[in-house]
Amino acid sequence: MVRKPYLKKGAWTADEDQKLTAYIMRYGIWNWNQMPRFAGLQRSGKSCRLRWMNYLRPNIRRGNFTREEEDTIIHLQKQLGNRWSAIAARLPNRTDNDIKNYWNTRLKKRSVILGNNNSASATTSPSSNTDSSTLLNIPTTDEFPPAGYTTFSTSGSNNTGEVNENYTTDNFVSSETYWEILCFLEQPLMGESFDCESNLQLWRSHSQDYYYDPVDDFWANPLV
DNA sequence: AAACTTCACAACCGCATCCAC
DNA sequence: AGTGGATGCGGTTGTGAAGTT
Repeated sequence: MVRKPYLKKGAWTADEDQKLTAYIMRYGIWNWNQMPRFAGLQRSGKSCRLRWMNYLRPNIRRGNFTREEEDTIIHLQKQLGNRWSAIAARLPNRTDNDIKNYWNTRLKKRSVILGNNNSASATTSPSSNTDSSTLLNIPTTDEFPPAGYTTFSTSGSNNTGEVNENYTTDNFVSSETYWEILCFLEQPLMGESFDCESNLQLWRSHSQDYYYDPVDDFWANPLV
């Protein structure tokens, strides 16, 4: 009787990543089940494939989904259901696993809220667009600097439509915050207890959470 | 400071599909 | 047409980090 070789499970080490990447760079992908043995890895072919496809493969974009990408995911999920690979095919350099995770942890809840909102508004506006980007004209840092930026004032008194020459990221919120604000604005007003000032603080406190992901830069120049 | 909870994401598992024989 | 191996897909789980009490 032949004993099955021990197959490691769990998180990948940097050494394993390096071995798999080096092997594929040199010999390419020919047979996932055989490759681990030749690459000196005690992993199943399935595990290697997953690691490569979702993490090691060059040009993968990870994290920092833009609002456009979020909109696309929500729209396609409505259209196609949970066909993550089909959705990933429409989002360049995104993996199905990443999209699935992002949906399950963040977008699902929002989609429910939007779905409710849209179904409610559908009674008054049958032709309402399901694209969430049209629901609220709040600029986000994902689209900074925007084309033809028009001023947006949290005081609500200065939405002039004129081009603002002095815009900075201070005028923008992250896509995450955009959704927080959107969800907040979709809640009914609560009479006397409605606290305008504290919610204005929410808006202001998030106005500088723009950040940069060095991982994107790394994959822009893979293996340099 | 410690305990507890929530969140985000990497990875696993089982099933479906494809394809060569 | 049937079979078995390889691959792909989507649901789910495990775990570390971050946040809260």
